[in-house]
Amino acid sequence: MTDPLFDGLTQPQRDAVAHVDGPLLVLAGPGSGKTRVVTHRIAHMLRSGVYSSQIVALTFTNKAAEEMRSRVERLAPQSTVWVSTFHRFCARLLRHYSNLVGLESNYTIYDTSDSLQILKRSLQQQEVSTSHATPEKVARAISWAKNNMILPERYEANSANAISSIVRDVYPEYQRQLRAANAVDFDDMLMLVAQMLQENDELRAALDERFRYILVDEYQDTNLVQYLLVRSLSQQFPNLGVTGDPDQSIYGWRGANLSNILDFEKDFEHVNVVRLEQNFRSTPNILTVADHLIGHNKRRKKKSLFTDLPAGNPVRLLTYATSHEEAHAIALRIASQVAQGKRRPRDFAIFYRVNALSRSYEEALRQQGIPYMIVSGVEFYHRKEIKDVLAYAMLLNNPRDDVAFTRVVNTPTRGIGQATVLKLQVHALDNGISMLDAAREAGMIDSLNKRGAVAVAKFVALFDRLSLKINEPVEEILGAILSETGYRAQYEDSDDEEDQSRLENIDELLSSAREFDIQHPEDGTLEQYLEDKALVNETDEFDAELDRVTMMTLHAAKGLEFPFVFIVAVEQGLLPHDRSKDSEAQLEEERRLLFVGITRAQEELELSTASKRDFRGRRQMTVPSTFLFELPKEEMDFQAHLAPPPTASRPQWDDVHEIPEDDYSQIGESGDFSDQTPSEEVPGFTKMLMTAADMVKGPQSARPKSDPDRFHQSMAVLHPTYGLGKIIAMSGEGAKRTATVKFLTGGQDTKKFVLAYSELRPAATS
DNA sequence: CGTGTGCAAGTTTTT
DNA sequence: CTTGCACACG
Repeated sequence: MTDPLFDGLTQPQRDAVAHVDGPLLVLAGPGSGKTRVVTHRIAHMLRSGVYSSQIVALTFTNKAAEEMRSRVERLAPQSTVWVSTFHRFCARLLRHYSNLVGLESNYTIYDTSDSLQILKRSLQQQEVSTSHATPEKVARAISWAKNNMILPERYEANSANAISSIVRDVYPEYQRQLRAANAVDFDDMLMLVAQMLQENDELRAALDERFRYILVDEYQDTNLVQYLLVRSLSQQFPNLGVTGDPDQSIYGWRGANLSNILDFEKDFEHVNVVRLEQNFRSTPNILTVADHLIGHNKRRKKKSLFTDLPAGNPVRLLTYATSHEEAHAIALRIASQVAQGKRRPRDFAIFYRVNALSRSYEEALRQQGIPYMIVSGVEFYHRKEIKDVLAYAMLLNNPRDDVAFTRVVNTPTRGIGQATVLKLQVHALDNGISMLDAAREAGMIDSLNKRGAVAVAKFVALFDRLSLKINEPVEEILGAILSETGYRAQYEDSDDEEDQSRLENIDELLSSAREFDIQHPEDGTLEQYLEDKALVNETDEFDAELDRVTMMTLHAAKGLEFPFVFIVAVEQGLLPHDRSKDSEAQLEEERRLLFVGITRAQEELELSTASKRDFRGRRQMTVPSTFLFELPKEEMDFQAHLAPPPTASRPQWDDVHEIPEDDYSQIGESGDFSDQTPSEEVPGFTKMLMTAADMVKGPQSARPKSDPDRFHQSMAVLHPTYGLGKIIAMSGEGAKRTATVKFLTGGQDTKKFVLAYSELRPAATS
């Protein structure tokens, strides 16, 4: 008989898919078809009579959630299984039960930089000496505490740790200020829900019953709070199915606790343990190398990886004289393969330990005219202009949000300086009110001079005017913000290149808002939009469809696969990283990081080092990573490229041999790319940080200037009756697309037009 | 109050 | 080499 849920699966895979009730631990090696197993299992559970409303699948990333959701949908089209990230799951519970933890349901989610502002303020307030502790370090310590479910009042200082006494003093104040602003940080979302479940057993039991079947992906990356969360929801109904791989745990530094997965069998009774050890991704050559490396870790569950795939080329280890040559050779190698039609740019990936290394590879690729993309980098929603605009929206949604207030009150500059802001802050604190409310009383604050009070009053008036829009579509709200505050104007008047790119980013933000409005015709509230933005990261939008070489950190590479992988700068200090040398545990994590990188490769893998590396503006001698000595050299291809390392004292490999240049010599004559001049006109040549909008649209249309309709935000328009005006906001889609226009003659009044029917037309401006 | 310059520091970063 | 932030000036 054939059964689409089980056909073509291996026996262990079937065992996992067939599991319905009780705890399940799937130890899934890299490339072992884990997602397939999980999705098939969900489909099988549904088929066995489990209601989809009783299932919730939790992931770490939006990307993983998206992937799982779409695959479940394909297998079980009618189902409404809730697939969500941990944070989104908690966000939703928090909205519902906000009053239980001292929040209002319109609470704000602060990202790391927002929370850092609060923390800095708290540090000042408590007058803590921060001589040896940067706010970032304190923030990490607080985050650690929250991840370990240590509430502010329960935190105890450790005398051996200087930071911990600072934390003890400032953590409660930090938390108090967050609550005062009706805001949470990322860690709060999880911690507050866990706390809620802990303190309210009735609620816990109800939710346990509601979510009878819980699935957790990447269980090796869970921290204590996440552990408590899923555990407390698996008491009466211990149908907890987790998948993960201890060898791919690379987020220990963020509080991930390897014990969660290693001790799963102790935590639950009658655990069904399934090992997925067969790899469907990589050649045996690559797999052997990965296996040897990870075998040096002590804290793990032994797995024996194997594959039926045919043998491929040996894994190569190349030593270059300089980092420059390394980059150049990699670029040539890619160019050659592409030129010969063997591979396409998208088949290649370059992984490095730190983002700062990306530059030289980038330059080399550009030189060869190879299209590439850097995943990560400066995140779209963290860019100043985006944060500024969203801060206005956040303040509209939650007027108690002091961080947003502080950010926008003088952006663009309107004569409200630091001193004035500080006075508002003090007044707010003294009276237990928000800064916005303090601003409303500006006239009554004695310390404020007249000029400051007037400026603040004008800002409040501006804010109140914007508030009237709060129930409009999001695009319109943002549009109004951009024009009413003069935010767009400040960049429009500039011919600075950077300002122009800011404008482009703002336009992308508008189109994302427009997309949101279209997708949420009913529930498209500003609150929902802001939650979306807070919980989305643009690397989630990584798009393998684009035909470009991918460059990313090893961390970002998890979960992906590429036919041809380069792992560069495998050198002491970088991999393992300098800061990871304190403990064995950290060293093992670094090793896992390399393991993750290696196991991304499907067919070809090249590890490389350079004897001299240009980094941070200086050239330094390097030492090859100790990890390289843990690889099975008899199965690999060791090649010292060009000059041998100049120092005799450094570690040597027995069988290093020089290779001739001819491997690369034919490149450049006939290459598709070599005769093209890198230029702006050819898409993909320029440095490219992917943004969400780019990813969706593809590189050619990254600039929204080819908007199908002739109208856009802030455009000058002419109307036969009202005369000359300016579009201050737009919303709607297709035939219903409308523009809000402010006319020269109309004062503050605006008029709305449905573009398809109106007599509005673009005014020629020069 | 706003802006410019000098200086120190610089993993990784699912949300 | 970058980038963020502190401080000094106009």
